[in-house]
Formats: sequence, structure tokens, C-alpha cells
Amino acid sequence: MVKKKEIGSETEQKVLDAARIVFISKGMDGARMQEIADQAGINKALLHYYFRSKENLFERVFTEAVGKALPSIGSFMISDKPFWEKVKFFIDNYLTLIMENPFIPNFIVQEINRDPQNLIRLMQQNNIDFTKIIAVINQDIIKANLRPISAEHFIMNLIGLCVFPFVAAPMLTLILCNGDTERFNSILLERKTVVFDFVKYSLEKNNL
Amino acid sequence: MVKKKEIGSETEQKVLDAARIVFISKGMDGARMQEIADQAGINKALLHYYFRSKENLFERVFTEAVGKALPSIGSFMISDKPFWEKVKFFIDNYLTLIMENPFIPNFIVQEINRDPQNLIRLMQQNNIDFTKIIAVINQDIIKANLRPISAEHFIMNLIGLCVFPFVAAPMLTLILCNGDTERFNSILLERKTVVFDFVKYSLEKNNL
DNA sequence: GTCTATATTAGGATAGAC
DNA sequence: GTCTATCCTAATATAGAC
Repeated sequence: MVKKKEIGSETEQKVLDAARIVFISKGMDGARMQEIADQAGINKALLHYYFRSKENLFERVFTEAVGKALPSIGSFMISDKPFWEKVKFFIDNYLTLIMENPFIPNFIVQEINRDPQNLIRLMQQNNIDFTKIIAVINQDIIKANLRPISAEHFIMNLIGLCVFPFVAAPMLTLILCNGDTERFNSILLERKTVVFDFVKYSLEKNNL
Repeated sequence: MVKKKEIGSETEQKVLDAARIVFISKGMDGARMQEIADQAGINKALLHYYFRSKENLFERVFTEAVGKALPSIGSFMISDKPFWEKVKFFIDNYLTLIMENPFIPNFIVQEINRDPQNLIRLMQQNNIDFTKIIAVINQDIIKANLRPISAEHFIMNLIGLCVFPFVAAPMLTLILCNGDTERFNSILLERKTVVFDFVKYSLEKNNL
């Protein structure tokens, strides 16, 4: 079979897969081009053939990672479905996403620390309007007659409860499970239920 | 005045101060010895005179940072004071600590990701026994007749609610406050109250 | 497109004068 | 103790053969 020349060649894809693995686990500063090449089963020169520089390659991986995380935040809460239905949907989808890509949250947090400009660009590209989201949540909280809390704190709490256990996984595995990764993972599986209940019971006025 | 030779010389202190600033904001991988030297107002060679290597200097800074954070977790919850008093004490002290050193949480999380062994050593040195802490919390939850939740999830939630807003500060400032740092900081000031209420209302069965 | 070999630069570390 | 100058290695990047 003749090899077709396409924009996304097979090797290019191998490089991207390898780069994702290395960048996401080591970060921009800790990653090495050699390690990416090894991971892809090619040599360094070829990396530069496909992507001119490390900076370039990194940007591709970062954009892809944020692209996965942002939209699920974006569509969140804009609809007029019942509040708790929306919250449940968010928690379920977000935790599913994270469990399939457990290193992405830390990667994103870390790299935004390194260079916040990156996120601004991506938010504009993905057309996310957080001002709108905050307004809707504030209305929802009033309409649902919940215990008062500002949308900003609510969002922080919600994202934190979902994301933090993964961002701090190595630390939490040590302090909560004596380093037993198996056990820690099984605890993480319970987070969908735990987080939803925790938030719901906190904000509903009648929880007997 | 004759300069006394002391263990902790003035220059050594300047180096440590500089190293703290650079390591905590850039991490081990991102930090440069040159930048630390500049920050301290000396030259690179002198860094190596005081601390033989970058690894060495880093370890000093990391140990100091964890030393601040660990004990407040350690003493947490071992006493037989009322549960909510202990929780309040923990939240107040921990958030005060973080607000005085806002970059430490991210630094610690990040570096434990890089090398988990470091934390194990420090936990042993500080003589922290999390198994004991978890057992006490589980008892407390039953004694206080709270809504059932395992100590592991409770600790994750509590630390996450305290720490996450600081770990992800650059991101949250952008998405919640359009990059307005002033406003974001004023929101962070409200966290002591918000976190305590959020947890308390979530776990108490009567909250009308 | 893919490789080997090499250039280039950056960054940690050391030698040695003062 | 502090500096300048220099070494050495590791890491990004490029040249050029195939």
C-alpha cells in the first residue's frame, strides 16, 4: 500500500503523543527533547523537522490540553436546566475527563503559573465568557433558594473539590494512604458522589 | 566593628532569602543559579561556596517550606477539643499561613510531584502520624453525629478548599475576575469564613 | 522523511587570585 | 569570603548525507 502524504502524518502523530506524555508529566521546564524522541521511537532531529522548536511543540500540547478542559467549563451553567442537574452534569463530566487524563489539571495549573498569557489567548479562541457564567450562577442560587454564597466562591469550591485531589495526588497518596496507590485510586473513584453530596448538602437549606 | 564569624552568616542568609524567592516562584527545574545570585546581589561562585550544589540549596528551601506547613497539619485533630473548634482552628491557622506565603502550596505540590521521596523523609523527621489523625477524625465524625463521610474525603475536601484557590490563583484570577488581581485578593480574604461555613453546613444534619 | 554528526548555547560547577 | 575567569556537561538546534 502506498503511503499517502497527509497533513497529519503518522510520525507527526507519534511525536505529538510522545510530547503529550512527557510535557504533561514533567512540565515545560522539566521536559527534554531527547526523552520525547525516545518515547516516540525516533531521534531528536526529526522533532525539529516537524515542529521547529521545543516552544512550538509545547504550545501544541498545551493548547490541546486546555481545549479539552475549557469547553466543559464553558457550556456549564448557561442552559436553563435545574441548578442541581447542571451541577451534577458538570461534576460527572469533569471528573470523567480528569480520570481519563489525570495529569492534565496539574499540567494546566502549572503552565498557567509559568505564563498566564497563554490562557487569555485560549479563552478568547474558545469564546468563553465567564462574566455571563457568573451572572447565571448568581441568579440560580437565588432562584433555587439556596444558602447565600457568591458565584465566585461557589465555582472555586466546586472546581477545587474536583481538581485538587488529582493536582495533589502524589502528596495525598502518601499522607492519606501511606503511599498505597491502589487504595488512593479507589478513593478517587468515589469522588463523583462525594463531591456532589458535599456541595448539595452544604447549600440546601433543608437537608434532613 | 569586627565581623563575627557565625554559623549563619549575613551572606548565607541573603542567599537563602534569594533562593526561597526564586525556587518558590520558578520551581527546581525553572530556577537558575544566576537568577538567585542576582537576587542576592552576589555572584554564582559564592552560591557554591555556601551550598555546594543547586540540589543542596533547593533542599534547604524545600525543607523550610514543608516545615512551615506540616506541623500545623500534624497537631491538627489530635486533641480532644470539640470537632468544630478544631476545624475552625485548622482553617484559620492554615489560611493565615498561606496568605503570608501564597506561593508555598503550589511549590510544595509541584515538588512533591517531581520527587515524592522528599516528603516521606520530612514526614518521618517531623514525626507526623496520619494514620492516627485519620482514626481520630473518623471517631469525631461519629461522635458529633455528622452526615457520614470518610476521614480521607473529609481531609481532601478541607485541604482542597483551603489550598486550591492559591495553587490555581493565576488561572482563577483570569476566569473569575478578568485578571483583576486586587479583586481576586479581596475574595481570598473571605475564604476563612466561606470555607468554614461550607464545610459545617455540609456535614451538620440540622442547618436551618 | 529519517538518520548521524555537529554546531551552539545555556547553565551548573570549579580554580585560583585577591 | 568574595570575585573573575574558565571548565564541563547537557540540551536545543541545525547541516548534510541518504
